Amino acid sequence: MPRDEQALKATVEQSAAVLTAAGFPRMPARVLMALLVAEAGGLTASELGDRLGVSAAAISGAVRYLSQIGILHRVPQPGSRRDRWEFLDDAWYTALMAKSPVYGVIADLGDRAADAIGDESDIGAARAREMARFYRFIDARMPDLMREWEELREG
Amino acid sequence: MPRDEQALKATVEQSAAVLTAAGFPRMPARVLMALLVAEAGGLTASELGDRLGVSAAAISGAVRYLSQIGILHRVPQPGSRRDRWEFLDDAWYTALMAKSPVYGVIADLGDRAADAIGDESDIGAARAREMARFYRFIDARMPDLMREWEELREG
DNA sequence: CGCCCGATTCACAAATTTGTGAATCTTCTG
DNA sequence: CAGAAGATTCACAAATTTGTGAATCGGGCG
Repeated sequence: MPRDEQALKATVEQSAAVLTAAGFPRMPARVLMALLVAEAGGLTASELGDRLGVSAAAISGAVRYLSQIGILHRVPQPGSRRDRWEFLDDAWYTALMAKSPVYGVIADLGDRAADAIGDESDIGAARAREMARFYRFIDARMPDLMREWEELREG
Repeated sequence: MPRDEQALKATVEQSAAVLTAAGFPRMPARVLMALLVAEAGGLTASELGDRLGVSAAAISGAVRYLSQIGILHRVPQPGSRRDRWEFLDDAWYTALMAKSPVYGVIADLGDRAADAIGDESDIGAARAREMARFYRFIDARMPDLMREWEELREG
């Protein structure tokens, strides 16, 4: 079956839209999905700009964002400033799911709210404590989940 | 220890800000956290408006959103149209984490992208398939995780 | 039945986000 | 070391998002 560029482009955009709906910034999402389906060796900034129909400036901002959060990395091309951008292959979804410290942060805020209420018998305090416990639980289990995935993937 | 309204309010806002950073709409996030720490029986719309310092219209939109995604429910007050809003107590974080069909959707899009590429030996197709597998894995494990939490919580 | 209080909706204004073009900077090539 | 191609940055413009005020709707009470 031949490569269906049109369907591929549509799917890239739809996937990016899902990420965007989940709070992911728009342009980084589009770049991310474009690179996901890219051929070996990644793409250059200008190739990305062409495929997505956006300016070089937009690409620059997006790849900076993505490399900061550890999803991409730049692959310098010897003897050229046309660097290519690539996935940190198996790292990106784990980064997306687990590396974020956000669960721990929310847990701490839950405890802080309960402290501010002061009375542990207060239902609000109880809910806040439970929120804290829940997110600590998630925070703790996430690494296990990722390990399980690794095993599944390799085995 | 007495209730520290000021610290509580600050924590509510900070927690809402974290949710917002994770892509959750701003006003619903604030309402959500305000109700989390509220006393038994929930709050009325106007109480919410007062505590958050926003208009009735903003509250109306936020509670509509939250009840649509199944985090709140309205508790009609017999003989009054001043309904109260409450948590669906233990359901809210599971709703936040698991009930969303988003993992399945992303998985499907990954497969569709691989199909559009057509050649399974293509590295882009391989990555798309792996994305699909990963999110299906998450989708499948999430209910288990929630069950584990329930047991931990009760036991 | 008619008044009143509160919730909801809608059009608009404010604020934030997003992407562009032009200028600037960097580094490879001759 | 000068020229050039590409990347990056910055100020601004367009587009979205967010929340308000005013008008509307609707149920409860006299």
